[in-house]
Amino acid sequence: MDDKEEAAPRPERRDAAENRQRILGAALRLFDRHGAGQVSMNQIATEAQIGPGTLYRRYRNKSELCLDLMKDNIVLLFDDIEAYLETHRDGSPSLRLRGIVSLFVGFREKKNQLLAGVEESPPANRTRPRALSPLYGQLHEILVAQFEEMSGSAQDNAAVQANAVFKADMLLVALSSESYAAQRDVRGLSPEEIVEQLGLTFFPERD
Amino acid sequence: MDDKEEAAPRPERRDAAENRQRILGAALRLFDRHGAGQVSMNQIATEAQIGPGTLYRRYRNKSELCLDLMKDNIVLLFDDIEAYLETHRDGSPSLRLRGIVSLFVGFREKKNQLLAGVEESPPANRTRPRALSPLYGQLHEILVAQFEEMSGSAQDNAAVQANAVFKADMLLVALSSESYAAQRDVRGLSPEEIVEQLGLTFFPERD
DNA sequence: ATATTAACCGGAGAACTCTCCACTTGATAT
DNA sequence: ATATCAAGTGGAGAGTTCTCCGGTTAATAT
Repeated sequence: MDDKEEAAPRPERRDAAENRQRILGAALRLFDRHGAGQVSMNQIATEAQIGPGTLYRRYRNKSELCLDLMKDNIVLLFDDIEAYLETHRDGSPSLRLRGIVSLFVGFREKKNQLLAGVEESPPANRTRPRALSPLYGQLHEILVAQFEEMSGSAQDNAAVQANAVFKADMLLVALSSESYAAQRDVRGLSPEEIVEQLGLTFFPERD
Repeated sequence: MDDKEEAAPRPERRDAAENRQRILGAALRLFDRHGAGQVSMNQIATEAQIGPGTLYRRYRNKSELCLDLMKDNIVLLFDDIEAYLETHRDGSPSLRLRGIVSLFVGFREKKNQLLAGVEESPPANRTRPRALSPLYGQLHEILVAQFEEMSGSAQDNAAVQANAVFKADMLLVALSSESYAAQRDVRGLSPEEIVEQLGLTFFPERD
């Protein structure tokens, strides 16, 4: 997971690296100007002055491009989460869950455009159900651990584990762009209110 | 909502009505053979022997077409739900919620293809966040009522109402095609297990 | 019967996503 | 230096969604 540059079998050809920069730059510029949702792969290719084929060689779709654009911020998010878990290791699981959710909502508020870009993807190509996408997959593990701990001492019970997995899944769909945007735009909730409601719904236990 | 034929200001031109039948027939045939997700509007138009423009004149997108194809079944679903609510009017709200969810899951299992077709829709055209689509909108109302009743006597409390709305929203995203399919295909849960888990997650109160 | 006209039809075409593949080029070995 | 060849490039093109609009036609009024 930590192979960024150098030490790889075939580092990357110079022209390829240059194109990658061009793509990233163009995408950033266009996303910034028109919003991630409105920008097409075509536009990005044109702006980067490369052919569509070249763009698709590197990023199978806009999702992957957006993900690459956020990579650093995602790492930061998980650092924050781990720090929070460390700090509150003696707190209740629901306290920790609230913290995680709050951190994620903060992240979403910053990178909403790109996050939505990551999640949107033509129904056909959907390789894996995004529950397994890197970001959500990693988050899922963390959430499951909290839910399991919340179930008291019977953590090795299969039913308890299954329910923890399920709850984590549900919390993640609740945090998906689609659902989150609906709460903001249709229901008119503030980020803080959303965090509050999620807590009431998924881990109402008192601290 | 109950204007099917006759009594409308402009009934519908004869040729238009004929085309509608052709479209419905073609769609049904193709969906049945290749699955709703794989069939394009183009194919439907070709199969129905009409131009693409004619197809789009009637149905803005595949969503609407699928919805029209399910209209009757949706009415039946709500009839079932109302009957269930009537029968169990003295039961606990969580019992009723379980019943509703179970009924809906049964519906989904039958009409999964079409339901997915209704929900999938290109990100751009998304008129309203599907939380307001007829099917989900109506379901939402019913769910809210149950959640409110579940909160005991303080049903006029604004916070209680807000939370009921939120929980209903969350339950509905949990029942969306995307989430449901993931539980079935990725997690390998049976419909019954999904109903069970939804109960544990969203209304764990004992009956 | 005839005229009127709103509804309807169909196909061209703009935009897109994504694939394929003939061609080019940079990195490596000799 | 030169040959080699995988990696990289770009654009044609297949297949979609959806819009526009000139021409057509069925229902209604006269």
